[in-house]
Amino acid sequence: MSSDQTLHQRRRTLTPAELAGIPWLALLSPAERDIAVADLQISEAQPGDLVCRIGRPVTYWFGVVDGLLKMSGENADGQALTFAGLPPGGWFGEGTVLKREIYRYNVQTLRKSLVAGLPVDTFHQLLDHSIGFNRFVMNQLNERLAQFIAAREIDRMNNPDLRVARSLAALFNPALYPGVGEVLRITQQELAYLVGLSRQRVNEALAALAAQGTIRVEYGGLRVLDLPALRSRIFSQ
DNA sequence: TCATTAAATTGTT
DNA sequence: AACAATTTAATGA
Repeated sequence: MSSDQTLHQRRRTLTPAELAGIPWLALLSPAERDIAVADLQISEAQPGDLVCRIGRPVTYWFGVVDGLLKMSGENADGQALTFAGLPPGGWFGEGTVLKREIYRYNVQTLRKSLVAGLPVDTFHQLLDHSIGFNRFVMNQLNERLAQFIAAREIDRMNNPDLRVARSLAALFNPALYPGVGEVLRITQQELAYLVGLSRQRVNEALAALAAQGTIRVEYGGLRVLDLPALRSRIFSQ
């Protein structure tokens, strides 16, 4: 894993379909939308690229247009601790942007991804003028709080099947990751890396979930059939 | 468009 | 960790 690459800004315009995948754009007035779209920085990130890094001054509010990112922190020993996976439609860093501080986590790509960035000043401009944008950010903060509370429980669980199920439920959260939909594009290796289990064990857990009719395992992705079950089902040891 | 080949991903030991 | 089987992506006629 090459961990020292920085995000190369290779500008690119977004296709209409990709723009439609940015959830908060639809909440803006036409004038605000034009400003936002004009200021959006788009970059194609290679696997392992760092989108943002602990200690760096905040530059953008980031969003995943396509691909898969991993948010992680460091414990006292400098060991990486994964906080969350970031699938398409996910936006992050609003807390840091709000306070104009430094990033408190690393975000790097697990595979080739398309990442959008809204400059800090534009973010604040929208926050000062758009009710819709405020609503989105507020809801975002609330959902993420719930997600991290759930993540604490996940960390305490010793049952791998449960860990995988709950982690998947988080990735399928339609409020935080509206770009995911029914099918999540993720390999079992990537999921294993996010959950902190071996690929074999994840494969086994996915098979168990599939047998229960909760998900369907597909090549290069997973289809959710019963999201409530993923969130709440109790497994027998 | 089809056939062939390489690469990626999965399932199993 | 290693291996075989399967699926997808890429290539070129």
